[in-house]
Amino acid sequence: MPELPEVETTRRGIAPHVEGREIVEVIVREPRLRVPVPGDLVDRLVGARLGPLARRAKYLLFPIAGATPASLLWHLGMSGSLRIARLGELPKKHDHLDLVLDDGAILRYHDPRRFGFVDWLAGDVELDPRLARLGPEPLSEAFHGERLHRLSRGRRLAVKPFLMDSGVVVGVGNIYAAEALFLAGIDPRRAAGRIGRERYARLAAAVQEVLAAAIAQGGTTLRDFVGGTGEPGYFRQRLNVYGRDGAPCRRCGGELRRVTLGQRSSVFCPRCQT
DNA sequence: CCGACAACCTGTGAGC
DNA sequence: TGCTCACAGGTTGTCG
Repeated sequence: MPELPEVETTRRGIAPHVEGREIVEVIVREPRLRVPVPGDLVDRLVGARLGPLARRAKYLLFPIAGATPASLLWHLGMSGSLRIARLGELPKKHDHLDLVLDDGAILRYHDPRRFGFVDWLAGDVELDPRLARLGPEPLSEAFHGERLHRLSRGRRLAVKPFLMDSGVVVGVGNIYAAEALFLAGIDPRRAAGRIGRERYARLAAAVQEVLAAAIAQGGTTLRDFVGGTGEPGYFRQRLNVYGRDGAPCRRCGGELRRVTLGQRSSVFCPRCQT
């Protein structure tokens, strides 16, 4: 259920424990993830050393130290989480995979819905088809209102699913799309092509603001998300609209409403968002 | 190319 | 306590 802030929180939490470490054992308890765990993954990983942990969109990238470039590509799907466990800590239900490190720490993957996956990625990361067509990082200079304006011309799609399109900008999922549209005062049902430059500038700024704030709070824990150190995120109490359907708007006091857009539930304030 | 929709899978909370 | 239904943080593929 991780969106960008939760993946980034995970990266920051586990990085100090995995970087520079050698993998001494790999335990696969359940290989049936969204992409089945490759049969040769264990052999490839045992004895490998991990480089600096990176993130692209909602993917975590674990570079494998060595002459030929290779990485572990890890996606947490809807319900996945990675955390550091101590040697001897018993796995719980849905703890599908362990990387045992040379200092005794364990990188443990938990994922009830199994929408996430781990895959071996040989060669240049940016050439992988899963990453090649991704839009810019929302917190980079390449993301701005002008891009949203340009890509949306002629589109009748509602602005919320437009904003969640990974070719437009990465990392903005259902929670933060709803929150950014609230901050920008834009109705999530509005056709993307019928929003002007000025409002898109505000929307881009709102996306950056909400993502940065969520990262600072360690992400949003709705149910079971925990960062790499096992701590929940504290952004939930700052949510203005997500999950608050029927509750009063924090800005105008009016009743928040829920609609479905692009098969995702979308809460907004009919008075503040036009 | 665009947009709508189904699918992948398990858990939880609401309502009866 | 138990059943059934709707719904949940993401992504990919198909179809018109």
